[in-house]
Amino acid sequence: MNEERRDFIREIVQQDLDSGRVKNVVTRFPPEPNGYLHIGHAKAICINFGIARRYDGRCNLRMDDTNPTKEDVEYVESITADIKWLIEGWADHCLGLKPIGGLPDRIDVDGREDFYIASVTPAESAAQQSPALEPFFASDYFEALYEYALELIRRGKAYVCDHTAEEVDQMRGAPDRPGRESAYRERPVEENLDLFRRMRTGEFPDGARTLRAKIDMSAPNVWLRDPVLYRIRHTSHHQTGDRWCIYPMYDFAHGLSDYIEGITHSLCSLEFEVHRPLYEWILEALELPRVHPRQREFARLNVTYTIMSKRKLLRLVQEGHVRGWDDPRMPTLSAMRRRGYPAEAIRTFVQAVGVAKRENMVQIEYLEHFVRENLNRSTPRVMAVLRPLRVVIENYPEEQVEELDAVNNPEDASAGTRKVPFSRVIYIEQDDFREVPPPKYHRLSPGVEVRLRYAYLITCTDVVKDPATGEIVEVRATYDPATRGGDTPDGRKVKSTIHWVSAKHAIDAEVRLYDRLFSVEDPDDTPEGEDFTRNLASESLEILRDGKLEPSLAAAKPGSRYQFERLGYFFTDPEDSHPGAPVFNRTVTLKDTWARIERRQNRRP
RNA sequence: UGGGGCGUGGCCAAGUGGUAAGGCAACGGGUUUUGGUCCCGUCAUUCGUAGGUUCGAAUCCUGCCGCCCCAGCCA
Repeated sequence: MNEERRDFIREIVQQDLDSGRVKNVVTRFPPEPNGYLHIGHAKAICINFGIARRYDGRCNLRMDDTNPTKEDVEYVESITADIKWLIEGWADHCLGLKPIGGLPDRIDVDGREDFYIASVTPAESAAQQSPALEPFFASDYFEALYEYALELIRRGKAYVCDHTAEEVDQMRGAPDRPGRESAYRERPVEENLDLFRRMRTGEFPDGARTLRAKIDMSAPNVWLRDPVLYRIRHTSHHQTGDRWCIYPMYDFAHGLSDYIEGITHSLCSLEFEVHRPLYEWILEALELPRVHPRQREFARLNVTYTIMSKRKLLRLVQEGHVRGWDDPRMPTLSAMRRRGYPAEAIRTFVQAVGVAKRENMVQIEYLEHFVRENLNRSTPRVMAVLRPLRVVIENYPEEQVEELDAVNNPEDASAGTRKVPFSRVIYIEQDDFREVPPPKYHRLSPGVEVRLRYAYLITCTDVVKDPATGEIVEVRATYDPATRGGDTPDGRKVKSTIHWVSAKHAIDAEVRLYDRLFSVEDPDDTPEGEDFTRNLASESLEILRDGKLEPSLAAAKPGSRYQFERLGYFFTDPEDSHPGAPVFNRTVTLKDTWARIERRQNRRP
């Protein structure tokens, strides 16, 4: 990866190091396990791991699982796998995990009881043959959090409130109007302690009481108006089962989880900026003895033609608009992986986009640029005809077969060459033949000579049509035996070189052409009363079943990438490919100047 | 009309008082056995706007305008 850019967050981190406020850097990536990770998360991951990497620190992976009604283990598994994939070979040495089942230690800091849990990297664990690792979980801290809550009550900074949700809502006031204080605000400490303990033991039904911070009901920042810290939910949790019926709210759990893990910099997106005073209030109210984490915010990533809302992505899955969370049209990391996007290209893209605080909408073309750039230098070339048109070379001997040399990767000499069989009947792309060529069309048409890549120059002599439909079913041509390999001894030029596959040697494969899922730049921009699904593109997936591929592709391994020359980059689908029957997903097309010319011609004829 | 943020080319984005980096896109040209790659060139007299300070302002000050976030017992 090229030189790292400096941004306002790195500047803050550097200052903290310079001033000695912190001795090392520990960041964290804290997804809620209620959906799959998407390209927007990739930005947060690259920032948090990138900073850990830059300053030789750690980035803890933590499931922010404080709301059992929305979360599921399916998601903790996918999230863990996606992160590992994204950072592999780049920041794996910074990945902070913990031994399975690990809980915070009770430690003593200057005579005060405190909680702390250390991180372990996969490499460290392997070196010590330690038990297997897993991510951190906010739910691992429920006991510690409970004790911190007790301490807050003892300090007179939290109280049990009996108002209903509706009442609390009404009493909160409005942004421009102060709220009213809870009738239970002045409850004695002992009573608060007693009630809170009984909340834990399950004495009260859902919603009956909450634990609230005692701050300021007339604060201009509404998050400081005695926010709820704990709510009652008699619901079993995917990690803690039925052990708890009270669950901490985000604001209470997050800062303290950061603190327990020794996080130095808690980097999140802009919408949490207004929560920052509360984040700091909690740490300060408890007068926690170790270094306090510092929250800083950056603008989240938006990309044209895609949506990032986990709720909406879930709908696409549930309503069957896509085949699942990893459908290659989805903006999820698992979908991009299955589509063939290299993790490194995603990282390069995120880095190029930068880190700032202004709202942004990055064009999808920018992402595609980095995917192409990465694939261009790393991917072997191969010939595949997706929409075959039969060509008979009339003067080529009936039974003859030649093995011709083809370059595997012009960008990488060490990739070597391979043999490609050639014979009298071949397939070319339907797009590469026009009976009546439009202006500037350089490919095959009657009387025109083109080069068959690595083979011979051929000239079209005739067109065979289906008498019933008029459809072109075959092209007749002659070849110049002196041009073997595609060279022209007499130095004559042809305008075009096209790809081909020998008919009798070709293998069949299913090829899936993916396009944008949405037809408009901003899918959320909808008329009154309609939602984003109206902007779903009508043909975002085209499945081709009669593709003819060069025989070397019979050995394509699931998960391998190719450039189908002149068409695009393709990924051998790891799920649906079988030995001898590969399935290819189009990752991204090659840039297509001809398509652009054609579009222009059609626009202003 | 409360609080918190943000406004630099079509899209990202540097710039931190000394006279507007870079990438993508677009456009023009060259090389080319991929209409790919690569290479060259064009693309902001101007930084939301109006004033002010200064020899000098995208950078400092003031007013105005615009956009985003916040009133979940979601995160």
